[in-house]
Amino acid sequence: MPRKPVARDAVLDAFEALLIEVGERAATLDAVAKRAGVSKGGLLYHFPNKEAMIAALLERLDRLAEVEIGAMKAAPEGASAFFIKSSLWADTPMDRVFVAATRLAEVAHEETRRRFAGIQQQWLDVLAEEIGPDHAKAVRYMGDGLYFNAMFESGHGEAAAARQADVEALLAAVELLRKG
Amino acid sequence: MPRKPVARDAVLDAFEALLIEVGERAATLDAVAKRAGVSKGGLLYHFPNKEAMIAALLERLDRLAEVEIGAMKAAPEGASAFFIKSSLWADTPMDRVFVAATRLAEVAHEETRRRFAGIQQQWLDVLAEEIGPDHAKAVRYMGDGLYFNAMFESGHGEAAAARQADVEALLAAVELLRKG
DNA sequence: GTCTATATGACGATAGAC
DNA sequence: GTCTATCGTCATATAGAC
Repeated sequence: MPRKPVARDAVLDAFEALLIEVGERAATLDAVAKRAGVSKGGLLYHFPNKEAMIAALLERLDRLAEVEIGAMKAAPEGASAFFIKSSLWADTPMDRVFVAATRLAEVAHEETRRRFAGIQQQWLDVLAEEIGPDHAKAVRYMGDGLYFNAMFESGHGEAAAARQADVEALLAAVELLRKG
Repeated sequence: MPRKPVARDAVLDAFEALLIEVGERAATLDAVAKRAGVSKGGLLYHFPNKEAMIAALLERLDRLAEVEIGAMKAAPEGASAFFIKSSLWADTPMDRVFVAATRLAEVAHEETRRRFAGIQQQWLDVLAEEIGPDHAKAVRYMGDGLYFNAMFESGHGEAAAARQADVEALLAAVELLRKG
């Protein structure tokens, strides 16, 4: 039974947090090391280069996305409602990797984009099962829009909370689509 | 009557194009100067520093956004349908500044974010006049989601064109909301 | 107005001590 | 495993010639 590399995870957490809070450009090796409480050399022992750190983050994304898809399929309120609600920033582990990875995708990182496309396709498939392919697109873009806007908020706490009212409006719209 | 500074506009066009095509990180002063066909020194004559270049881009954004709001209000198919359609990448001057500015907002540029919030609020107001405040949010997020996804595509030509089918689905959803 | 040359500072990464 | 020291590269910006 291999034990968890604690320091390695701490570094990855720091990288994730910096991507979320200050963006890709400021998430430098120096900054990550400092936040994780290690030296730059110490960081580079765990990850030989920055690409390796990104790869580890994308693996975390895939792992959590799988869990999320499962939860969406099993959601008692239905996949669409679950999807809309989960598009709100809630500071869950999944939310954190997702937004962190988004910061990388912004910067023209092809591999990250590929992973995203894959995950989004899975979501779309589950939505389509519930409300059909066309309305699934409407729901999908609503959720994406919600995420998109949350991404551009600095703190990710106060402002995102204010979007709660928006979620109610979106859920009502989804209900209309389901009946239509 | 002051004449247009042609070289200055060429530099700004180059900056905009690089932001769209290769992202914020690669839109360096060197790259902009090269693309605009001037030296770095020549560029810095027109814009004393990078912030000045960004400020000029944001002014262009505000100017074109004003035009867009007007077109949206006057649209014969209705504001909502116009909004959804215009959320597709069409390589118009407005699309170009908007996406270019988005690249800056991603990188935690506060001033850019403020401008965005202002423009989006105006759009939301116009939408609300047509279909009410709640459905306006649904439409708004659908459009944002569309834009968000288009932004992450490299070429901005082929893949964005493939989203045309999605627009049809969204327009149908908007119709349902309008009646609901 | 537009250029070349250069100062200054970060970033990613390597080498090697402990 | 984690550190310090350092190198090469590239970015923004300045100085000053033409």
